[in-house]
Amino acid sequence: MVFMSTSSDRDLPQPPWSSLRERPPARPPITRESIVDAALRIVDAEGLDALSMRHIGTELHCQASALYAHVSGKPELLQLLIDHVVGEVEVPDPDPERWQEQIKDVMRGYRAVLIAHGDLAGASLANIPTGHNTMLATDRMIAILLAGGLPNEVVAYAIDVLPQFVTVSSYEYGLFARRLQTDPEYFDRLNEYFASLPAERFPNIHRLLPQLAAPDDSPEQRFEFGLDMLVRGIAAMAVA
Amino acid sequence: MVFMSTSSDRDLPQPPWSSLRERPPARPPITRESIVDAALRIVDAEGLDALSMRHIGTELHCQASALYAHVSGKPELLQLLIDHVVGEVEVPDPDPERWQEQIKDVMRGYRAVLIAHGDLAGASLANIPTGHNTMLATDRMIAILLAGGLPNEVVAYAIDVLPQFVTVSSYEYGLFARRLQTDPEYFDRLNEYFASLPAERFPNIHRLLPQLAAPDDSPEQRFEFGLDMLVRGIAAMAVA
DNA sequence: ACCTGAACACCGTTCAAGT
DNA sequence: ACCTGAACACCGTTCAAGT
Repeated sequence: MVFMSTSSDRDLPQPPWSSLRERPPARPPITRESIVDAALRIVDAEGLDALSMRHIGTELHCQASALYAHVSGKPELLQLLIDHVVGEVEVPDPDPERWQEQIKDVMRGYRAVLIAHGDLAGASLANIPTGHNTMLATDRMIAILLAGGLPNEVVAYAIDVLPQFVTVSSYEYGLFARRLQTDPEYFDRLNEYFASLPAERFPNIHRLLPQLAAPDDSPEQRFEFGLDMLVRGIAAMAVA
Repeated sequence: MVFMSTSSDRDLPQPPWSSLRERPPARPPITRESIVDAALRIVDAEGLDALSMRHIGTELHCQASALYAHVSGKPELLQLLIDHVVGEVEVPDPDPERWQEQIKDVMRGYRAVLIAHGDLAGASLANIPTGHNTMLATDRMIAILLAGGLPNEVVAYAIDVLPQFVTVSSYEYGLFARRLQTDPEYFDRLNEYFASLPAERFPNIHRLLPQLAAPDDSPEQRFEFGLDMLVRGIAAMAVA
């Protein structure tokens, strides 16, 4: 067994009589994982809009059509990407006393892995994710909420509305981060435009100009506020 | 002045010596309005994904490139579409006693005009709308919230988060409506999938199966609930 | 079984040329 | 000033052909 060929043999030089010499240079085989990896690299570097089958093909040194042996199409690929990052979110065992803080932590974790990949969140806006990681995370989230004493209908509502909130927040965050990268003056121009509106016809926008230009809460604070509001609202449904 | 040619002359037959006889059949001139109209027709009939410059071109019997004389590109067109439907939303003069019901009505109206055009809401997810109608509606919304006694920072937050909530709700609604049109068994298959998950590894999903399969609240009820929660949360920020 | 290469039916946008 | 038609640089997906 010790003398069997292993993957580390690739480091060794080929003897001159080897038929491998005639073959094109070995390329790592295409797998679902390598496709997902390449796709995430593209999203990280160039954004969700730049993600195409052809682009992934060049990244993996193969034709775009070769991908269809491993993935049914782009919709499935997007689902795989979302499911991949969901898999990185930790969902703790339920602690009935701390269900609110626990579910918040899960949402914070989901946000973190989404915005770590630019505007990837946009990939889950148009589809209901159904991957294995998503299903497992969902099951464990339900456990936390049921342990908190919430009725079934409230739990069903919560596992829908909470991730949706995280997705939209993260998508917006990712879009703006990318926009600022390529166009640092985007918000400056936006504020200029607001300020240039005639004060007679837009008196209230003018009154709010300072708050519109420089919101005194960070994106994180806004996220925390919205999250808190949602969890409070969900908790309130339980007693009603 | 009475005898000058008017646009109603187009209804009259051309005399046989008219040079117009040689010209190709008159086509209504391309305008920003006709482009927006055609675009909305396409979105209504085939969804936002089917909206392309070329598609609009065939609808208006012109080349896609002809549109660029009236619109800078697709991003601006999407902004025009959103601004058009925002223009149909009524925003009442502020009544300090009724600010919560007033702002809710505005959001209900916005939802109505969005879902009247399928998944059009998706067009405003990736961009901050800045059209004239949007600016006017925003100014009048701010008036309602300021009249309600909310501090400036809270108002700035509210006019961001409320339309965002409406947009996502409407986008989801439109997507599902369209999906059910082309694939009536979509949710049936989704429920089958949930039910087919092994009960040992997904015990909590199984416990929630009835609520996941048949939520006992309609989309409207869910929208109303979320809207109520947001407005309550915003009102609570004022006193804090 | 897995991949290539060509093909099909599309995109948004630009630009010289016509009227 | 407004529109055409060709072109450029892209899309997702299919499929016969190769190995």
